[in-house]
Amino acid sequence: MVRAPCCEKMGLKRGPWTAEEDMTLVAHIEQHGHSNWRALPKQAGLLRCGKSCRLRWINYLRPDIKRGNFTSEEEDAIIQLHAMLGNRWSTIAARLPGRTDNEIKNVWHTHLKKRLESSSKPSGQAAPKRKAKKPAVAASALEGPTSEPASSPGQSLSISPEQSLSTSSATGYSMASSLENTGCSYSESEEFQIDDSFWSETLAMSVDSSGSGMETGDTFGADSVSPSSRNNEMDFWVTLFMQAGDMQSLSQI
DNA sequence: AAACCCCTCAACCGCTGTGTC
DNA sequence: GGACACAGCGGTTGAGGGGTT
Repeated sequence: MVRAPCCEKMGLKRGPWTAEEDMTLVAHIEQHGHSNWRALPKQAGLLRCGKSCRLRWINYLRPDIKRGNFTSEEEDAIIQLHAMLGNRWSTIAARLPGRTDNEIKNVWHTHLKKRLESSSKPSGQAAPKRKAKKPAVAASALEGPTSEPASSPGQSLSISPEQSLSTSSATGYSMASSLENTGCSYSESEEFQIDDSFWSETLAMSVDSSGSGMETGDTFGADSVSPSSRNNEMDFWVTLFMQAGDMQSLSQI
């Protein structure tokens, strides 16, 4: 199937968004919602493709976007979630309220990846120096709900203490180490090697833990996964690994 | 002060997944 | 079941700006 390229039509604007465009998009979405991204720019009178509008809204204009530097807590969470999930930025973003997948992806590639690489080197080289984050250009142009302080007091990581995701480790990758303790070996290639005892113990525990809301039969047996269950499935894996970490720590007592 | 280098991040591109007919 | 339309995701790019020489 040959797809029509995005913004194929001549005259569709590309590049950075202006404050006027932002306001038009926000006003239209607040009034009509965004049930149909493809039709939205036409309805709103924007010379943009729907894809561009969606990206702008998701990554920048959404009222619940948290702007500003990532806290060390958030960075640790990203590192640990990335160790578990890989480059599933949207899944990681879902666990960091107010943060977008694009933002997390950028932070990973610019800061966290380098930090991990440098910390993994035996010579113990210092992490690359970081410059102060420059102010967002368009954000300053659009004053309003999006220009929220970096760390709003009401917001917190969606990772609860019950999920045993330690954010106290400043060095990161504590989850990776806990995975190693449970029979999984974590390598740079992000491949988990899991022995049979791990699965038997962990799955047995998953069945026992009725509060987790996981249905192992659906997850492992179904050939097709419905869209609504995709997040649940990912939650399952996250919880599974976390429980595995808990299990190991319990066995050490 | 100017030139260059490097970093950041908004935005784009191409692909995949899902729903509908 | 196939074709199509659309939404969403992840990889990549490049402009802009700050830091360094």
